[in-house]
Amino acid sequence: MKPKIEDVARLAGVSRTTVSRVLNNRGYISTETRENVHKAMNELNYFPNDVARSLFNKRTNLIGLIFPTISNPFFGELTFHIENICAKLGYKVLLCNSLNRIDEEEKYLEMLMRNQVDGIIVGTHNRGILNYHQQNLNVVAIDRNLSETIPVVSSDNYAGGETATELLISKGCQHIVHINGSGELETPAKLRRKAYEDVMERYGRTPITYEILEAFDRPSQQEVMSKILDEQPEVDGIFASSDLFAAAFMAEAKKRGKDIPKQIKVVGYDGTETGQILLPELTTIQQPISLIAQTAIDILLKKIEGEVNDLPLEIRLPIKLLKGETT
Amino acid sequence: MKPKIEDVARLAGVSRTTVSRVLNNRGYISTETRENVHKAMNELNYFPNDVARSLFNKRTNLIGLIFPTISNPFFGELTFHIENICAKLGYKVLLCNSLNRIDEEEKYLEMLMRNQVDGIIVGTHNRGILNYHQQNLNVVAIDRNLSETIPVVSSDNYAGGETATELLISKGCQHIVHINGSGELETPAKLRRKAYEDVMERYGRTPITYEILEAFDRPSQQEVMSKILDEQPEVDGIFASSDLFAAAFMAEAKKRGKDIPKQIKVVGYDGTETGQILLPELTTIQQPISLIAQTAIDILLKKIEGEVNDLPLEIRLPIKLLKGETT
DNA sequence: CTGAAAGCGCTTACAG
DNA sequence: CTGAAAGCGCTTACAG
Repeated sequence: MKPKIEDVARLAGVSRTTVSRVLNNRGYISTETRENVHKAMNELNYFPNDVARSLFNKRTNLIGLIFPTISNPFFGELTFHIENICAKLGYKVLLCNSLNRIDEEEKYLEMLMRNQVDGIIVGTHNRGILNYHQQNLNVVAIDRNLSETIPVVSSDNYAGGETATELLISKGCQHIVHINGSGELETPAKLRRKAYEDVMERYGRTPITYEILEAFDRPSQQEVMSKILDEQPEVDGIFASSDLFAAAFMAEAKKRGKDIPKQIKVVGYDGTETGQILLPELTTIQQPISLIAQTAIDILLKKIEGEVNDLPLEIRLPIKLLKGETT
Repeated sequence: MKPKIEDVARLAGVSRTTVSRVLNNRGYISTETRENVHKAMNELNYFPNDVARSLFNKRTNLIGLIFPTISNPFFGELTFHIENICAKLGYKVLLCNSLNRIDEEEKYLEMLMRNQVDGIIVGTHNRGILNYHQQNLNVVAIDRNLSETIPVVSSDNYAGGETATELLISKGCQHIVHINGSGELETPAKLRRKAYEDVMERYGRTPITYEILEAFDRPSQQEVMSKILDEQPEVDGIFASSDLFAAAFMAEAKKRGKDIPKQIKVVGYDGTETGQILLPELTTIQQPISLIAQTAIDILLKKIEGEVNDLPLEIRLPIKLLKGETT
């Protein structure tokens, strides 16, 4: 069996209390005892049991992550950065992919609570659920408005939408269509759409938005792209609210012999590392992914440490236009 | 404070034992008591503390994942599937991105042990480390030979390399170059290279392989691609051991005005969902990612359940050629 | 500088 | 069908 503190104590000829103290570097301990204890720990190849520690400390150093799917490069890279930063700070990451299904999110949330996570970072919607349990739960949202009291970290979606739309207009596009996710989700990403609409109206254009309801289902995605090309034969500009949408549209357009950027110009959103490698020619609005991760963790840790004062409720981080060959 | 079992017991007018029993559905309990207990739990919004449970049960239902980086779509999608399957089976996933740094892996491994994970799925190398602690650790590797006793699940890398190389030859390529990761890693992916070399020799060609040492550093990646084009001016076929490598090469080739596939044909490896969306024109060898995830978990769970008999030590899952426009 | 005792929230033999 | 007691592996006041 795994050695426990008692085994170490016996071998070192001291009490469990003493072993615990050298383990935690707490209280005074003679150098000799300390050395003996360390020797015993090495000999037994002892590792403390963090489950037992957590039970006593009421602290797990566990952060729960609930995202729609880590398969999506944006969430994949976000999760990567979050995990990396957490690891440096001594936190561990429990991963959940809800696929935006409400019932799954509820289950995951309960699971995380049972596991006594110190905090949760959420990238899915479902306003209701969290409120209920919110009691002593430390939560930070990324790009999702969960409730009035939960801080939200996101890229400056409005500026992103504005930049994208203005770029297309400045390039001479006359018939610009926007592709967005489901309008039912209460997300700041709605601001991308709002900005698009505002800019369009400012220029006297009629905004046209297509929604992709099943963002993670490729066939239904293609269907929408195909529909756009059918219904908007004059389309010469696309602002897609994700690079994956942009790519899906481009594939469909190419199938129909459309030349990008000559006939249709395309701007995406996200600007992930993976996107940059696989589709470097795409013009896109880049989100500061690692900064989003860092910011979310900063706020979450403050909440965990009980610094509840003047925590910002909404943080918008700057986006960056990456000019490619699709515009 | 969070309610505990004692609070429920008091409210329901029974003992903690009884509450625990209805919680775990163990032993006989009168319907009446059961209902009372449930009522009390609802009233208090009680959730059992899994940390305490784990301590007693010596079972955490936690699976540790150590991968180089979840940013890479292959590992991202693999992790997604693993997490999904685990969730259905009542397991939770603790995520670690080692970036292939040995010291990080060692730290992560210790962290996972301290947290009493029931098992670990590893997608990084570093043979030595695991052996040492291997004692009561349940480990399954994905695409990495960690030691003689740790089962390895991977795609049929040899068949993949063979298929890719033969395709390029059948398309008339005369000067085929292979791009692989670091040759220092003890991975079954070496078989992709071996297959390439075998096929080349079978056809009387000289195999030429370039290695990318820093797989996660874009500039150094581009450097190698540039070097290939400099040193192999006659190259007309590329077999890259990942889609990201393939894309990086294609970008560099396009910069130099090379036409793909007319002047150079390219075959990648992985065939991730993300890759299919962002770079659908790439011909590639698709790994059965969700099957790899399922298989790894099957084996891991058997190990966890103590079924040590006749566990396969090496499983090769079938690959699939996805024909695109780059060949 | 060190140890005995109590307790973190749960579960499970053992009695009744 | 139900409860009192012991224990999972650790930590921390409290004594000495």
